[in-house]
Amino acid sequence: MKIGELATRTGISPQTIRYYENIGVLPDALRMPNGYRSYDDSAVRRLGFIRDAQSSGLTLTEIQMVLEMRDAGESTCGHVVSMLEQHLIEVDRQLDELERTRHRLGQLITAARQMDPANCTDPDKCQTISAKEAFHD
Amino acid sequence: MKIGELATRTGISPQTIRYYENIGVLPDALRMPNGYRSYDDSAVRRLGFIRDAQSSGLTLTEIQMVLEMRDAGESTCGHVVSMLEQHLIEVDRQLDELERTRHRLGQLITAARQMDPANCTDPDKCQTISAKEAFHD
DNA sequence: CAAAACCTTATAGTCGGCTTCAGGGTTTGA
DNA sequence: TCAAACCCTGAAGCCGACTATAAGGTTTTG
Ligand SMILES: [Zn+2]
Ligand SMILES: [Zn+2]
Ligand SMILES: [Zn+2]
Ligand SMILES: [Zn+2]
Repeated sequence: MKIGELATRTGISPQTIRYYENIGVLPDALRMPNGYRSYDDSAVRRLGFIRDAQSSGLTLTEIQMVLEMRDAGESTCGHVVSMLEQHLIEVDRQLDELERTRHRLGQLITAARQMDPANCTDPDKCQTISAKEAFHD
Repeated sequence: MKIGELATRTGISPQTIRYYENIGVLPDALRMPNGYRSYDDSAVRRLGFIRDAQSSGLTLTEIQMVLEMRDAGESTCGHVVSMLEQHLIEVDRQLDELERTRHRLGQLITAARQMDPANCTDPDKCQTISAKEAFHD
């Protein structure tokens, strides 16, 4: 199949597919006599894996490492599992950070709501903005 | 004070302070006769606010909107509160997405651990990698 | 009095994951 | 038959928040 069909079957644009080939996440495609890229079903599966792996937060670089190991015929199980575990730690750290952020934001909003807008006539001292203490637990 | 002292007092590098001035988050600094930027304590407070607002996940663009309203002498309370609320919605969406990501990743790891590496001798079919079903609840 | 340490500007590079553009060639269908 | 729709390449642009580099001028310190 040509790149356009692969694109419609996977929901990934032709440009993106060529980009994946450029950075090595997809192997160099076979070519038809006219130079057009030619794909079979394995490309569909590989793109599906890439999308799934991305939805677990893996970067293209991480995905590429896995796929390169596989392409090299190595037993990837151990490496893959430890990479996934490493990535889980990253994701947990992001979650932690985002939850702290959410907490601070909630406090700021609460503090802002409790203020009396009537008291906020001095443009140099908007209470909402100056509610610095809301940032510091 | 000169930019270097402002930098040490706020923990924000001189380059970053100039960058903030460039994009308009800091007002154009006063200049000394030799062309050096000259700051007073209000710059320290403003940078402190920027850092605090960033730690609640506000972008510099959002922060700039607030500061511009304030600089224009508008009563910012209402706008600020609604912007903060809007931003809280964004953060909640990010949290949701990240939690789903974490869930998928956990499932993938569980599935990968349960596999018998002895069964993974065919390099074209690494079980860990092919555990696509782990991605789909 | 010279070197280190500071200050200035403008421009370019970084990260990741694309998207868009410019300027072609090929295939398909009315 | 000829225009639309597809394909190709390489390079550049985009987002955000910086960071770095180049090529100067000024001030402080020993
Ligand atoms: Zn990772
Ligand atoms: Zn106010
Ligand atoms: Zn926001
Ligand atoms: Zn395996």
